[in-house]
Amino acid sequence: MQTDDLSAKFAALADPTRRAILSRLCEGEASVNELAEPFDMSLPAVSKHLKVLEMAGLISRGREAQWRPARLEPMALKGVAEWLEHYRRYWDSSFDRLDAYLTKIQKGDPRGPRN
Amino acid sequence: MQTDDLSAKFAALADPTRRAILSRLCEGEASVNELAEPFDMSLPAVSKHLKVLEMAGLISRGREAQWRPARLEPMALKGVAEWLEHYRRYWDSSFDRLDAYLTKIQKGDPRGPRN
DNA sequence: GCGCCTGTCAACCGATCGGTTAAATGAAAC
DNA sequence: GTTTCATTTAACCGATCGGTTGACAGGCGC
Repeated sequence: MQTDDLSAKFAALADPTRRAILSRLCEGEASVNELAEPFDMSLPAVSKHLKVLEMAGLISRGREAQWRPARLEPMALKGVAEWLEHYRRYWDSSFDRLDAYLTKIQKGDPRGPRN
Repeated sequence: MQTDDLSAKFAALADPTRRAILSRLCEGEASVNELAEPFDMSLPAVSKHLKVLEMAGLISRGREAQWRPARLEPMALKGVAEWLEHYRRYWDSSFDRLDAYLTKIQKGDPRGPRN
């Protein structure tokens, strides 16, 4: 199992079904049955996807009678965005400036992002 | 194999070794041996990681005599950032506002992000 | 040419992944 | 208490993943 928080989040996002579930949860809480409805997939499969998302902290789950509604936990995504932000300057600068930077860099001033 | 572009990128990023390689490449091009040096891992393993990153479009590779230097391809990360950006408003708003939004949403105006 | 250095390919390995079906759990409804 | 609905667990499956070792290929120095 991967204990690394960032890895768990990226891995959770690396599946289109799970991303679709997140997208659906933007409209509000939803039960497992509701979440499963658009997919050609058994309920246990969806349940597993929800567990992956929950383990990654991307969603949380409630308890309402026999329902276990899932809800978006957006702060987890913020962590991912912050990691990405380190690289923004590499694509924000024009291609030419990037090339200049990459070739110039040979002597000192690396200051790359932390992994 | 997963053909989905976004999935390939997230999957590539879901490994700490590969993220460390990307981080290293921020300091400029590097050969496979240079990239492998910090890791307790065989060269073919690193070569495989590079192939995953290349297939995801996150790096590109040159050809200089017997070296195959790898270089960061930051525009690929921009695509990931744009996907994430859809969710920014969910973590940018305060917790209370989010809760209000999620409960209010029951009637209309979903406008969630596209998967 | 020969050897050396760099890198990849091929085959294998155990672990994890994404899915299945069948059975078990929990709470509500009757 | 039995049924019914919502969900999870367990066991299994084939495919992929992340790593290994060993053989192979390309380009340079001598």
